[in-house]
Amino acid sequence: MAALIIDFSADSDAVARALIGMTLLVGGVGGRIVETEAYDQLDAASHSFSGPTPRNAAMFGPPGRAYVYRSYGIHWCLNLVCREEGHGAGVLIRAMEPTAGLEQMRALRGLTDVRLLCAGPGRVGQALNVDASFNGMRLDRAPFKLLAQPAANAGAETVVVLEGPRIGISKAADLPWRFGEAGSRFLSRRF
DNA sequence: AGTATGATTGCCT
DNA sequence: GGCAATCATACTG
Repeated sequence: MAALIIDFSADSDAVARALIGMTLLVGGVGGRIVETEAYDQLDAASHSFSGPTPRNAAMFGPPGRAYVYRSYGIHWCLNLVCREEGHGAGVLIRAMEPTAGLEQMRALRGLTDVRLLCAGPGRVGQALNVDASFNGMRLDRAPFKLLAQPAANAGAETVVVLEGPRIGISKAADLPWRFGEAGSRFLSRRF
């Protein structure tokens, strides 16, 4: 059984940074992760800040699993749980460079522009067909797949990671826990 | 039981 | 740039 290529027991900001450039597939559909955000229980902006609730239970579960929540009553957002069980940390997948299952993503998103398929957390959820049924699922088993390199390998060029303040939060807004690939055209916003 | 609030997106001016 | 869409969760009474 292949182990995950990332140690999810590390701090969420370290995991969020390490995930940039790695490939995430859900049911064979996905691409390179180009933008993430870290959250932690000791972080006023995190869903886990006020302790466990039915919604955020997955964040307090074992690391290396998915935490999926409904955003603004409309979108599904995908997080990867970090730290140890009971801690309440995770990484939000904010944007990806589509590399696999482009046509399915186009169909689910209802548009053709590759640049807009996964440029934002709600868009990632829709493009990868993620919903509440994925909450708490292990990342080392189907339908999830985490790879060190793109399926259609383009070479081992170094990934330059930018950091900045997180988007759309009101508390702890100064913390530089948003990470992204320098020069990527698939970010939800520029850094 | 009623109300306020988003880790967002897309369409409008 | 402004704002509506839409609903589970959290908070108030």
